[in-house]
Amino acid sequence: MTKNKEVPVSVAMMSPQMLTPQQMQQILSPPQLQALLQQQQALMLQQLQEYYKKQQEQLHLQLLTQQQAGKQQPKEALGNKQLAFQQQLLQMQQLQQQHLLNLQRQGLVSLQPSQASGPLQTLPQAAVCPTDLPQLWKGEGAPGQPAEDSVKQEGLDLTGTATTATSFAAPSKVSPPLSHHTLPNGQPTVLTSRRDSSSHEDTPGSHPLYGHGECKWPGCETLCEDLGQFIKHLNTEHALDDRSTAQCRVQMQVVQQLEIQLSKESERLQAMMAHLHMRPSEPKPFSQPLNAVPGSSSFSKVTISAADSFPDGLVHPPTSAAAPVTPLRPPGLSSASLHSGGPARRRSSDKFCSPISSELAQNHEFYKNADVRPPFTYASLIRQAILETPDRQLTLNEIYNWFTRMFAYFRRNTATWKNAVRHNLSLHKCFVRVENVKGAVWTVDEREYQKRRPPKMTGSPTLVKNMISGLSYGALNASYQAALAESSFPLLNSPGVLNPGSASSLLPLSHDDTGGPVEPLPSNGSSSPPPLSPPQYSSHQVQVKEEPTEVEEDRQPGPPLGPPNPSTVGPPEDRDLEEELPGEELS
DNA sequence: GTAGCGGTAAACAATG
DNA sequence: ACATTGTTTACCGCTA
Repeated sequence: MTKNKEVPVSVAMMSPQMLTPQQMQQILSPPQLQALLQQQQALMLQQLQEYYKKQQEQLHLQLLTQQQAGKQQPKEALGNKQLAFQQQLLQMQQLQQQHLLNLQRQGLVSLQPSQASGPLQTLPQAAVCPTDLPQLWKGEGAPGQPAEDSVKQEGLDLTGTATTATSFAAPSKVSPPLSHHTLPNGQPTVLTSRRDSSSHEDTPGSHPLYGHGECKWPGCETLCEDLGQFIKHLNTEHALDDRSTAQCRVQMQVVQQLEIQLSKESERLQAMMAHLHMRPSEPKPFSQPLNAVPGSSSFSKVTISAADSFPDGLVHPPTSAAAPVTPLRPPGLSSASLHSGGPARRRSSDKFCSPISSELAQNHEFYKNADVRPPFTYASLIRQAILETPDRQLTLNEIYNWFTRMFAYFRRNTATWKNAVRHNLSLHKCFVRVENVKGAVWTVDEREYQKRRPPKMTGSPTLVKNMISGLSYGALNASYQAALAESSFPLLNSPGVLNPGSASSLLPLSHDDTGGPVEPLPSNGSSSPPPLSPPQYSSHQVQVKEEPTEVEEDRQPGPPLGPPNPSTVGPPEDRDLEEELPGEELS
């Protein structure tokens, strides 16, 4: 509001990722922020789709070429190659559709499967500059063989999809005014009108986040009878607050991860083609969009350092300048696991759940498979791990296992993060070591945890830095999440919320739970800084931890949920299948 | 400039 | 002897 409209625009043109969330929020007013996010997405989408298109064109051309060349070859070999390529193509298409779905889910793209024909011509050439193949793609399309035929159909389908999806991202000049859709919170769309204008509001009676009578906001399935009610719901439940912003950013990250995955697959494709002595086409096309996505070239250095994360011996064509190639190499990163946002749809009842748990729930699959550093501090992760268990206690090893189970990122550099885990366990008073029959387990003292966490919007700079330096830019957005998640932690830390019925996490001392647990429920955690800044903070020696027994007694009696399986100490790896919504089981 | 925070590295001790 | 667990210290980078 305070800024004139130019500022945010220019900011948007820069790389927003370089700004801290605080900065972004300071610079941008809420609607601007939203618009900016949408804009980013639009850009990403645009470029990605160009890339998709080009890849397909190339692929198709190569198929054709190969077919011609293949006349002299044994048919079987040719068939195999074709098969492989078709698979690759399919994979790409799946990726793209995933991507589009994600965007659609976020409401940035209104993608009606039926309206598969749209103007695509206006695509900015800057992002594309194919100049070579498109015509072949169309012209050569004389289906000679069934295999090719199918490929072509797929290709056409895809193009159609891309078309529709792209149509909204028409170049800047257009400035379609169809944003009679003022932002959910009722504020005017400053940026929206000038460019992205996400056409998702074309149809008056619909909203991209509204469908089948329910809210399509990730993780929210609130039923709304009509659009009006939905709009109300949107304004109240999904206004621009930390939580929504964080979710939005998670979504961004998902998208980015998809892109990274795409680039990886493309690279593989290149390698395949290279191996088959087909034209070793330069990998430029995908380096560009990916680089452009973050919005700045300044990421090149970041991505370089990410190189350490692909020892997978894959063909790394010149890494295409700075293509943030594949920091993710989780073995089983199937396309299915990519639409991470989906699995954890829950009712909005537990909206006050911890950001971390909801984040984890919603992006469980994502973090599980993508080699992205989770945007949470070690302490919060440890706490989450512990709180997820029925009896709120874990051995060190189980904590380790939780980390590796939940986050692909923690499947490497084990020495480092394990050390950090131990360090955190020892350092923070909120983690209490309890001597158990079976050995030592770690529990969480919620009150301590509350104490050590002033409701500041600080994020964790170092975390951000490390994510940036240690990973690809895919982790960048995580930093935003980190900040946001951290900032709103006070919300979630309420054991009462997480586990209403039980003494939950080691809270024998009931006195004085005033400020902490129950209170911070006011829908927006950032606004009300609870009075928790006792200087006792500094008096941190570990003596508490040496008093395990009584504490344990207090807590022991109540495995409140009647843990069906005393799995806590059992084979740690076993639990992962049963619970897919970690933090939520208590809701 | 400083304090506080989080991450990382490392040394060390205790334990199994 | 070794690995694991746990504690502690030091340092760095960042933000408020």
